[in-house]
Amino acid sequence: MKKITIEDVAKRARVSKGTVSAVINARNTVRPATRDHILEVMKESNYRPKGIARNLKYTNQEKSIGLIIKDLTYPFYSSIASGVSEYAESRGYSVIVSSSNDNHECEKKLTRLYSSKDIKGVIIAPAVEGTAEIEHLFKLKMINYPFVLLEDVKGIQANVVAIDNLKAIKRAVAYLINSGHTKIVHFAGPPQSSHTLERIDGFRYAFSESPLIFNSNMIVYIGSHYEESFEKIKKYFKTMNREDYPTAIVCFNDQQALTVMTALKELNIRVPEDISIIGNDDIYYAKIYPIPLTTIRAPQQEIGKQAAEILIRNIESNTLLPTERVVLETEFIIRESSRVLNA
Amino acid sequence: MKKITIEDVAKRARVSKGTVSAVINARNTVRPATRDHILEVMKESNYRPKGIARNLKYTNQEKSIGLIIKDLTYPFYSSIASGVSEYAESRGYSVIVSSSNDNHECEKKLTRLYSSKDIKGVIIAPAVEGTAEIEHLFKLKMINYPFVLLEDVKGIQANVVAIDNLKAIKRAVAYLINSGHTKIVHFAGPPQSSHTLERIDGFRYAFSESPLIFNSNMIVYIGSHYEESFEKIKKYFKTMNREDYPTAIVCFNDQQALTVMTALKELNIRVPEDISIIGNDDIYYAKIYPIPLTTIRAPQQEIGKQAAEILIRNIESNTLLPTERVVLETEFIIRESSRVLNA
DNA sequence: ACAAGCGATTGAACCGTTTCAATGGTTTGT
DNA sequence: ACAAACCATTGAAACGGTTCAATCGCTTGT
Repeated sequence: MKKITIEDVAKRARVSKGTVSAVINARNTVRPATRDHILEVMKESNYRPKGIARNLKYTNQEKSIGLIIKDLTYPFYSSIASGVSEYAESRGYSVIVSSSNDNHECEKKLTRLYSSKDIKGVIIAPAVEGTAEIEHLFKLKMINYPFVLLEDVKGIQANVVAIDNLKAIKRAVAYLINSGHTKIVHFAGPPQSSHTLERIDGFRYAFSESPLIFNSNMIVYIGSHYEESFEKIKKYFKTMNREDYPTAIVCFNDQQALTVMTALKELNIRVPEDISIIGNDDIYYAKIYPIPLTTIRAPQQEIGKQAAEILIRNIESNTLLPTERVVLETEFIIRESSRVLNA
Repeated sequence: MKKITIEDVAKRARVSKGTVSAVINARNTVRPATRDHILEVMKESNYRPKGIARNLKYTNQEKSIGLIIKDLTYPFYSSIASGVSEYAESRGYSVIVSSSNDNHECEKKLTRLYSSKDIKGVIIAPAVEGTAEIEHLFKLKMINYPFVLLEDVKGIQANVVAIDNLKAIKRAVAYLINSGHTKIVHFAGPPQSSHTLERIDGFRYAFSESPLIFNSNMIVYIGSHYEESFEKIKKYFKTMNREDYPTAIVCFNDQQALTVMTALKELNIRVPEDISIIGNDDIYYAKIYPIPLTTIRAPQQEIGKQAAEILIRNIESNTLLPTERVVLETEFIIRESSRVLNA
C-alpha cells in the first residue's frame, strides 16, 4: 500500500502530471471535461497531494512561527500565546501552538516536528528544567534554527525572555511580613516543576532577610489543579487547630489561589479577615472573582510580544545574531484578598 | 540575497553535499576535523537546512494533526484542545493548535498553512458562519485533505462533531420558567458570532413553548470579555428601577456569567436570592467560583476526542470514507447560582 | 612490496510536486 | 484553403535535501 502520487493520478487519468497539477491549483487553463475527469480520478483513488513537496519549489508562501508551552489550559500560557500572536500577525506570521504537558520527551518531539516543517522558528517554555536533557536545543543551535526560551536553561546560551520569579515572590512575602503577618505558609505547585522550586526559593529568601525564621513546615505541596488540590486544602485545615492556622498563604499561582479561597469558604474561614491570600500571575479570572485576588502580575502579553520580536528578528537576519536575554519586571497588585494586620 | 543551500555550504567547505548532510544528521562517520570545519562554515554562513526538503524523501517521521479554534484564551476551547490531544497522543499524533480569532481570513490562511505542511488533517471550529465563504473548505475536499468541523456549516457536506446549543439553552430557560421565574433576560454574546444567534434562538424557542411571551427587550447584548462587558452590565442595572430587575439571567457563556456575578456583587444585588444566574459551557472556573455556577455543561473533552477519532480514522483510511455527523448531548448542571421561586 | 581491510568521502538517484517553454490541435479571418 | 491566433496539454528541469553503493587513500599484516 504505497502512497499515491500525482504521477499515479496522471497515469490513470491519461494526462500529464502538469495537467493534474493545474487542476489542483485551480488554474483556469484546463478544459472543463478534462478537469472533471481528473477530479473524478483523484476522488476515486483518494489522492492527497503532499503538502511539503508543493512547497519545495516556491517556499515563501506562508510564514509561521511556533510556540511550545507547558499547558494550554492554563490562562497564564494562553495569555502569552495571545501576546505572541498579536505581534507575529502584525509582522505577517501565523502562530502555531503546542502543549508539551511539561513533559520532556514531548518537548523534544515537538521541536523536531517544528523544525522539520518549514516553521521559521519557535518559542519554547522549556519543560522540567531539573531533568535537563538539552541535546534537542543544541541540535536546534547546530542547524541555526531560531528559537527563544521563556525560562533560563542551564548549560546553553540562547535567547531568553523571562521574569524574575524569585524576586516576585520575595516581594510578596516581604509585604506580608511588613504588614505584621508572622504565620505565613506557601502552598507549592507540582513538585517536578521548575517554577515550584523558584517560588519556594523566593519564599525562603524573603525570610532570610527578615527577623522571622523559616521552617520547612511552611511549605505545603498542594498542586494547582482543582481535582488534586481541593481535598488536600480542606484536609490541611481540618487536621489543624484553629489557633494554628496561618494568617497568610502565598499561593503557587492564581488558579490555586482561587481554589484555596473556594475551599476556605466551604470551611467558613473568611478571606481576608481570617487569612490573607496571595496569588501569582494575575490571570483573567483573578479579577472577576468576588474577592479580587492580591497577586503578582506577570506581564504575560509583553512576554509573548518580546519573545516574538526577538524570534522574528533572528528569523529575518541573514547573519547569526548574538543571543539576547530580557528579564521583565513583575508588578505586585494589592486587591482585596489580603489584609494588613498592624495598621 | 538568495537562500543558502547545502550545496553552498559544501562548496565553501570543499566537501560534498553528502558529507554536510552527515554532519547535520550527527552521523558518526565524519572525521572530527572535517566535522568541525563544516560546522564552522555552517555557522558563518548562517545556514539553515530546509526542513521540508529533509522530509521529502522519508516522510513518515512525525505524525501530527492540527486544530483551529476561535479563541485560545477561552477555557471552553482549550478543554476541547486537551481532549483532542489526549486521544491523538494515544494514537501517536502530535497536536498543533492555532487561533483564528473568529476571523474568516485568518481561518483561510491557517487551513492553507496546515495543508501545506504535511500535517495530516485538521479540526476546525469554523469562524463566523454568517459571512460563510467556504471555498477554503471546498479546496480541502478537493485535495481529499481530512478535516472535521466543530459546528455545522451550511452548503458543504463534511464531518461534524457538534453540540445542540439551541436545545441546551431551551432546556435551561424551560427550567427557569418551571421554577416560577417570569422576568427572564438573556445576556447575549458578540453579535457576529454564530453561537450568539443559536443561543438567542434557543431562548426564544423556550418561550414559544411556554405560557410566557417573548419580547425583544429580553435580549441584551453584553459580550463576553471583561473589558467590554463589565461596565455594560452595571449600566444595564443602573438605568433600571429595582422592581423591574429580571429575576433570572441566562448568560451567553460562563465567562460572562462570572463577570455578571461580580458586577452584581458590586451593586449589592444578591445571587441567587435576588437574581438567578445561568451560564453556559461549564468551564473550569465555574465550579471554583464561591457561588458555584448553574450552567449547561458541554462535554468539551469528549467533543475533542470524538473529533480526533473521526479525523484519524479518515487520515489512516486509504479510501474516501463517508462523512460522519455526531451531535453530543449537553448536561444541565444545577449549582447554587440559581433558585426555584415556586418551591 | 603488495593485498586486504578500513574509515572517510563522494556523487548520482530519488523524494513529489510546480513551472513554463515548447508543442499539438482547433478555430478564426481573409 | 492557408496562415495566424488561440487553447489545452506536455515533459523536462528545478526545488533542497537524504541515501547508499562505489571509490579513494591509508594502515596493517605478511
